[in-house]
Amino acid sequence: MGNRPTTGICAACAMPPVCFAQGAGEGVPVPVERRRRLSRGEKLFEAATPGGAVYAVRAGFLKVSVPVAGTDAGIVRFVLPGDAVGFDAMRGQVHACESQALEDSEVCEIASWRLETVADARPLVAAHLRRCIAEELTQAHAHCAAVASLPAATLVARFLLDLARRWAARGYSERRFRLPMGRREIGNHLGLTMETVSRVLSTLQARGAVRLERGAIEILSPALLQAA
Amino acid sequence: MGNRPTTGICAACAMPPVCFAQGAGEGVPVPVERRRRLSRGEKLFEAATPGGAVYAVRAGFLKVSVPVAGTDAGIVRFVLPGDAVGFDAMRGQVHACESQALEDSEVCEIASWRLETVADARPLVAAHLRRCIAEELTQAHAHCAAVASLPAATLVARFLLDLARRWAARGYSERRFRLPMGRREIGNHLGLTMETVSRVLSTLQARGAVRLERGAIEILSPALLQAA
DNA sequence: CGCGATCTTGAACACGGTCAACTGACGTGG
DNA sequence: CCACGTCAGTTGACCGTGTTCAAGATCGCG
Repeated sequence: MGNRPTTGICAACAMPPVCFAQGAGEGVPVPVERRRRLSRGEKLFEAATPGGAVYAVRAGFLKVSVPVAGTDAGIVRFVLPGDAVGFDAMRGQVHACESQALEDSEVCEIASWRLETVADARPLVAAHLRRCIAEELTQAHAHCAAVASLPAATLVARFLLDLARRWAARGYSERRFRLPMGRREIGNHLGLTMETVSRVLSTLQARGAVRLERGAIEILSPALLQAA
Repeated sequence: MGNRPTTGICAACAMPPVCFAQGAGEGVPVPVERRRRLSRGEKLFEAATPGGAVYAVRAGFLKVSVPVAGTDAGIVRFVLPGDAVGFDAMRGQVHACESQALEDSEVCEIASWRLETVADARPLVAAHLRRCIAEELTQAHAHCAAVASLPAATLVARFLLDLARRWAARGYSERRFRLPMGRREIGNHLGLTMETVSRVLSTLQARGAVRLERGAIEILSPALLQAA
């Protein structure tokens, strides 16, 4: 991992400015501590455990959820290859949320104290981190506002369009992609129940907006989804 | 503003590590560009206008909202004296949300390019910024999860307890405090309507948990609120 | 092949939304 | 100083979206 890659897995990752910062290695530790493989269902990290790290996802699919007192965990976000998870640990070396693999995944782990060290020595890295966290903050705000105000059908439709956009940004098909999370998890993410999600999806299929497959979906008419 | 204050308004502010960073002023610009006074109802900044700044609130009360397509704006957060607003601009010198004063307010404005400059020169400032943004991200996640899963009564009760906690952290009474926002705005923040908020508050008052005043509230029994 | 988990679909219900009337506080102008 | 208009808040009645409960359907997997 000496030079900046122009192709390959790292090309689509959010962290190259960290891993390939100019002069990294001269007195500054190489940021990536190790790679980690996760099987489906395995936890990447849990809330309130000390330490904390930022993870760049190389492959797979994860969910991030916060434990809400009294209820089962609220899913805050789904994580695709190329995304980074765990920035909430940069608030005191402890994660406030937890993350679990929805399918077999592989991540690069960067312990947050290492990341801090690199950032302290490289203003460009620090600036990149700020951008990443601020970006995620903006997403979270938008998601809050949507969940609080839009009806179920709109939420599900926008959720699908958002996934499509994110896959497209990575060079994959925006028409047909996997849905590794269950209906219950989609519902949890959108403030709905499993049943409502299922019904909305069925309706969308009946209208010819999507085609449902096992653990996947094909978007037939983005326009119809947009209109929902 | 040369030395770090131990008392006064700046003592409760989130930004002293920025304003009073060691050696600030030696080739690095003084971060605070200017103070700004806002009258009730005035906008502090609007979404999508280029430039962007972070504001430390010295006095007053503001709301932060994101424009949701098709709907009126979704209120993401209320801002108390000592809080900072505008971190979302550190994602590309443009605000994704807007902020408006709910009562006459006064803020310190730090243009985001200046803040970047100071952060680049002072690792401690950069680290402090990361903490602030990550903290806000964590709050946003928790709020999302709550709004998506908890019933109306619980949301309102927790909202009041949260405000009480934040006032207490600033040395003010956690029993009795002002509510400068309208019922509609509370509802917007929690994904409810004005009427539902009003009903829940009335019920809480009938149960002896709170006492409603004009533009203020007194918490009589935190335990009853917690139980809601 | 049969068990279990996930998903779908239906029917009844409830929480919160919508619509509407009323109240009270405040500010303005006669 | 009071009459009036406005606006925020309260309260009631009704309604609709989404939840709950329950019964099948479908598929993966041992």
